[in-house]
Amino acid sequence: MSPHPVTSVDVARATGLSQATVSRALNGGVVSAAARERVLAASRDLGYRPNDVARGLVTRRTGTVGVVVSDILNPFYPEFLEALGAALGARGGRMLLQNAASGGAEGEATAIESLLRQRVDGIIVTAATDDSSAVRELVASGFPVVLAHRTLPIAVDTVESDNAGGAALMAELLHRRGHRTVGVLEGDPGTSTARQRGEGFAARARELGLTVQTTPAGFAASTARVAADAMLSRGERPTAIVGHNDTIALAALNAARELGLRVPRDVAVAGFDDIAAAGWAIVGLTTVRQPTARMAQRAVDLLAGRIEDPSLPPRREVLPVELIERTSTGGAA
Amino acid sequence: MSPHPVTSVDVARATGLSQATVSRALNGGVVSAAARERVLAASRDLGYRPNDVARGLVTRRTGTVGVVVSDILNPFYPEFLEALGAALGARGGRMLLQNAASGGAEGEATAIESLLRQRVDGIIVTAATDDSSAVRELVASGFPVVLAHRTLPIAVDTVESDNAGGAALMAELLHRRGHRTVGVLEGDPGTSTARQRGEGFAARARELGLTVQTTPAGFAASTARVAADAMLSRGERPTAIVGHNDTIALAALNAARELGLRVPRDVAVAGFDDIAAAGWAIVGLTTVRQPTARMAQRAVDLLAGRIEDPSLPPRREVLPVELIERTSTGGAA
DNA sequence: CTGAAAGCGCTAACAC
DNA sequence: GTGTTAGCGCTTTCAG
Repeated sequence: MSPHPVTSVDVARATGLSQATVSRALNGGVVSAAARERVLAASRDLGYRPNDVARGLVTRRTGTVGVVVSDILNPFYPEFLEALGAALGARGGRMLLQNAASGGAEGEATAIESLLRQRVDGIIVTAATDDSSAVRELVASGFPVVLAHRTLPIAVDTVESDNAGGAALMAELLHRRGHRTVGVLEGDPGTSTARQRGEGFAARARELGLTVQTTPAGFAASTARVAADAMLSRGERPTAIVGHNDTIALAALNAARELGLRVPRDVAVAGFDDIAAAGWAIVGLTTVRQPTARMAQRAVDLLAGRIEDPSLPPRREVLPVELIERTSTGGAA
Repeated sequence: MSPHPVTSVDVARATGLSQATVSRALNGGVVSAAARERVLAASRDLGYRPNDVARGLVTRRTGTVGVVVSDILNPFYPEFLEALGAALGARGGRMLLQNAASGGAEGEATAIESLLRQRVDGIIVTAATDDSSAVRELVASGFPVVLAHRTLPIAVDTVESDNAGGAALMAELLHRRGHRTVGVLEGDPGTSTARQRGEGFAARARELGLTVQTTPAGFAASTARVAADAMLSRGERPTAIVGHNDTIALAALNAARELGLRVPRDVAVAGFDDIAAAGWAIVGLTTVRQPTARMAQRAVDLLAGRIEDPSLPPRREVLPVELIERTSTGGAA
């Protein structure tokens, strides 16, 4: 007793029309008003639910886009996905989510392979890394892809934010607040975000005469915590620490707290992204805000355009960021 | 120039075998080792990628399960999804994610409808509400469904945690810490979680002689914040506040901070779920830990069982919780 | 405007 | 073991 074996043939039978006409009626094809009426009524009565799988087989369009994220536990991604889902929904699209982190070994490649077998219409990748050979191959194959949040030095549609610019603003802020030695907890090497934030900061810091100490921390909370502990326990501890994302900065905040250091008095802390927690009163993390929702919206727009016309030249969008100063750098009360 | 028009027919042609044999070779059917060898080689050379859509049409199995969440911005859900993705991945399954919150009007019904058209093999709902008519109908139709985190008073597979028990533990803890008047910021009415946590707490509180003040707060940060502000600004402010989830408790923590109240000295705060932020040193939120990963794992197991044998009687699992005391109730340093 | 017919790419009997 | 033959449920010519 299968729950829903009702097909368009059943509807056709019920209306006395042909199956083809039922299809047309349901998809806005050319049919008499009377016929459409009958089809709609019968569909409702029978509880007919179009089979998108069959539809996808013949149209070669599934209405589904694959989304690859690197670490859904980083609050930045849920915020991105929230906006992405809304943007996609507005276009009648669905989202097949793949969390590369939990994908095991080389999750990314597996994730992409799986999405392709499912015949998604396109893929949005937020997990790109320099050694993402799977992503490179995917792009090279001509399949509709857009890179969001992170980019790669290849010809592909991209939306990212002005990480270097934001980092420069951050350097200026810290300098203005009197810091002369700042520690940088760097994100995963091989990611464009870490590179842009690192270089953008270093460049402006150099101009300002800041001394910069860098340490690899990784974008995840666990690895970041270790790096933060080490940096804060050093003899010549920097007076300010900037993490390459808010998760890292938060780890630094926690490390400082447990080491008995006061923020910002003993050490100032700042991050990137402006996830919700950064704005909490009990956190007050100074950070470079990324226009997350707009980024998601643009990613969907770019992908839609690409799917419609695969011959489009690759587009690269860089969204403006905004420095949000909060208590962790002594900016506000 | 479509990127990947390679079909099993192409592979058949390349090997000189029949298309059916190619299919068998790829799916572990009965074929000679030699044939399998040739098929595998040719598939690799041609870049053949099985079309899961076509496969799904004939097998009536898509290998995809739909997941409906109520609010992906609540960190509990990403944590749940992370585990869900892993559990699903281990079984070779995929996840079609639908965020009911961003689904607009009656997002839930739309979400479910969309999933059904996609012919997912089953659906995991974490967004169930008393007036989720769509969910009730879905269950009534016999379609494989499992409710996780929240439940409904109907015959359906369910995994939830011992919310009432956890709430009782919480009442005991607060009583033990000397509180006699506690405020409860309640989650969305019509959700089993809010009801169980509310009733479990009230029952034990009554036995202990605690005075309980309740106020609707809603599970979202924004609404919770308003309720927390109101409760903390009252004349006879309670000495302890418990939120029906960590997001609410966090809102209370932030409200307290902005009102100049010290936690736990002026007011103790506690929540439910034990999201990652609760454990941060700068937060230290006492909370009832939910076995999120296990819940996800069980949800997948139950769904798999249900899909395999729809005639199974409905099962209901209640997972044990654990009270984690941290600084927000004065328990630790 | 509507029906008949041909597949989309694959699995699953059914013969050989 | 392997090939042949039917479809899965739908869209889309092509006639009429």
